[in-house]
Parts: sequence; C-alpha cells; structure tokens
Amino acid sequence: MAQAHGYGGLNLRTLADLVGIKAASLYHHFPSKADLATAVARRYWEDAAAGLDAIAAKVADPAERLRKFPGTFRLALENDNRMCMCSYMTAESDDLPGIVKVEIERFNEVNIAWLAKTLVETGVPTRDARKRAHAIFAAVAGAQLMARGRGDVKVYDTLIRAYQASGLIPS
Amino acid sequence: MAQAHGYGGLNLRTLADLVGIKAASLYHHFPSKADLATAVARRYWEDAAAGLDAIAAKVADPAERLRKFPGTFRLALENDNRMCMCSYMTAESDDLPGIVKVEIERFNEVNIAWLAKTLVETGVPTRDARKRAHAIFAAVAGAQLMARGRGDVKVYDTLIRAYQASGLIPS
DNA sequence: ACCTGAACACCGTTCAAGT
DNA sequence: ACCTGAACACCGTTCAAGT
Repeated sequence: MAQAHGYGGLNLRTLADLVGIKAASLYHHFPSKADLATAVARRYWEDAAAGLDAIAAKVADPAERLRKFPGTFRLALENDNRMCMCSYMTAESDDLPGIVKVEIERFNEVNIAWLAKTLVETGVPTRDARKRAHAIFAAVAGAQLMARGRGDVKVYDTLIRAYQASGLIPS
Repeated sequence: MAQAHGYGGLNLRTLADLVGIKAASLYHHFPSKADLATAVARRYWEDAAAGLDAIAAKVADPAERLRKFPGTFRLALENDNRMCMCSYMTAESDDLPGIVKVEIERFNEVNIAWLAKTLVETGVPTRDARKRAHAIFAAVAGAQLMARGRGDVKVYDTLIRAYQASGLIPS
C-alpha cells in the first residue's frame, strides 16, 4: 500500500480489513499511523540492505555489482507498477511525521553507502565516490518515477541504458 | 499546495479559505477536484513551456541553454522546498484521475521535447537526442526529489554538478 | 451567476466496553 | 492481551436554499 499510495494513501481501515481486524484494533499493535509507517519503513531499508549484501556476497566483480544495482529498483515496477516507498514518501516530506522521515533517510544512506563502497572497489577515488554514488541513486530513482508514470518497465530499462551510455553508471 | 502536498493533499476547504469562499462554492467554478487539478496542471505546463521558450529566445548558444535547464527545476526548491508538481503527481499515479494524468504527461513531453531539440542543436544525432533528453529529465527530477528530502538546495546543485562531471548533462 | 449551511460517506483516532 | 462499536473532527461532494 505504501509503495502504491504513499503515506497519505495508506488507509488504516483497508489495512485492518486485509489483516482481518477492525481499524480500532490496529491501535493495540501500533500507537499511531506514524508508528506503523515507521515500522514498515524500517523493515523496508533492512530488506534493501540485506538484498544489497546478497549481491555483494554473490558477485565478485565490483563493476558487475554496480550493473546489478538498477535491478533492485526494477522489482517495484515489475510488481504492479509500484515504486520505491522512500521516493514516494520523500515527495510527501512536508506531511511526513519526523519518526518516519528518519527511516526514509536511512534507506537513502544504505543505498548510497553501498554504491560508494562499490565504486571505490572499481577504482573511483574515495573522495569522488560518495558524490557519484548519490548521483547514481538520484538518477535511478528519477528513472523509476518516469517509468511508473508511463506504466511501462521498458521506459525504465531504456533510461538506465541511457545513463550507462552517458557514463553516469559504469557499463 | 499541489507542489507541497500533491493531489491527495490538495485540500478544498483550505483552498476555499485562501480564496475567501466556502468549499461548496468551489463547485460553482470547477465541477470537481479532478477538474480543478486539471486546470492547475494545464497552466503548470503552459508556464513551463513559456519559461523554456524564454530561455531559447534569450540564449543563442544551445550548450548554454542546456546548462540553464536545471535552473528551472531549482526554482521549486528555492520556493519553500517545494518540488515539481508533476513529479509529485507521477508518484500519485494510481490515485490520479485520468484527466489530470494527461496534463502531467504533457509537462514531461514539453520538457523532453525542448531538451531533445536543444541537444540536436549541440550536435547530438537526432536518433539519440530523445533518449538522452529523457535521461536528463529523469535525472534532474530525481535530483530535485533528493534535495527536497534533505531540505537543502545545495544537495541539488551538487547532484547537477555530478551529472555534468559524468557527462550526462553537457557542461 | 455565485454563494451558503447542512448533510453524506469517508478518513485517523479515541475510548469505554467487551472477551 | 486483544478486539469492538460508537463517537470525534476531519475529508470530497451534493443539494436545496438563499442573494
């Protein structure tokens, strides 16, 4: 729900229905919608971190690992044209409770740190790696947003290939 | 309001207050919230198109025009850390009325077409220009989103410079 | 032609009351 | 410990009634 409708569109009554209880009962498990969203967002970046670690463990070549990164953002689009929950909630910044925002920023940090570390392994100077990682991350998020708007994963693939052709993402 | 809170966060009662009438009275000017948002979105891309045309009229060098493009997306951030209304509403895709979506896509088209045309003038082959334009647009939108999340325009400037350093945007 | 109050079905949230 | 119905102030929207 958060990946398709954001924080604002996350409906407690619908959510309670899916779980088989009443909306009021949710408050026995989470003190508020903000706390529920915080738990969701925390699990979200934890899962992302685990996914990136799995790539790092399986793929020896750092350049090949970088090439695999856009695949992690592709999954959401494959799944009913959804998008990164954190990109969505970043748009919602002004209306997002502070405790949720903290977890969102953690997701960004996890991704950027992983990219920077991997870039260094491919020979990018340490002092350039972080900026470059940030740029790759922002561009990938933008590509995902565009593809969602058009409702077409192929748009995403084309954009990623254009990033590679321009030299932003090593290919 | 749309640039800060999106379509879902666009509140008719607050909006009516700002104009000095009651929410019910809005329905005398627009049949529904969807129609109001459509009018807003249309004006939004019309203004964007005019702004890009103004750059084209004033700046002779196409490479210099391309360098000026990120400035158009910087304005929203300068204005109370707001973002592109169309990026926000693209995230809201699943809950966005079709008539609004049409205007959003028009905004993307206006920007991409302008970029493609300008790229061709700098010597980029016509058949590559559109993909490249799309990539620049997506990356700039992503950078704006990141900067909004951090609430810091300097993040945007750093990202744009990273795009230029990588060769995505001509510098 | 334009505005309004009152009502509708929806939200998140609270709380007293149940098991 | 966990769940519930009923209520609260809020949404978009409708409509009969006003000028």
